Amino acid sequence: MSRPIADALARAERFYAVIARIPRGRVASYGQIAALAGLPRHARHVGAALRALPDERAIPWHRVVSGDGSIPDRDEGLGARIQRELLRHEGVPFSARHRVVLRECAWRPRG
DNA sequence: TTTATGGCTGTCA
DNA sequence: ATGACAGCCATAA
Repeated sequence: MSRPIADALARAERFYAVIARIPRGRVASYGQIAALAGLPRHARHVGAALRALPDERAIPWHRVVSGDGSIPDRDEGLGARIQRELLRHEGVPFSARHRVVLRECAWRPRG
């Protein structure tokens, strides 16, 4: 297997591991996940990892949002719609314009 | 080697 | 609050 691919998979695993610890009802940003995984400034790669997430991998991917609480529109906005639904189901508060209220549900590890 | 492109982010107008 | 824009870093072409 080529090095770039192997590295990408290794990064993805680290991201998944961090995402797996996000408590129900809380959310974390892409950049936050990257930092907690020990890879600062790799926010976009978190997105890439989630895009490639296998269906059978049961991790709370929906608890990962943008730094401002918004949810990026991918897949013609369908993905974002599903994500909001899952979060709302967990009791995550939303403000106008479909943005998560980070004040109340931002995940703060060890805090 | 250079350029473009992302499920991002921080600044600044 | 919103939008433009530049950084960011790994891949792809």
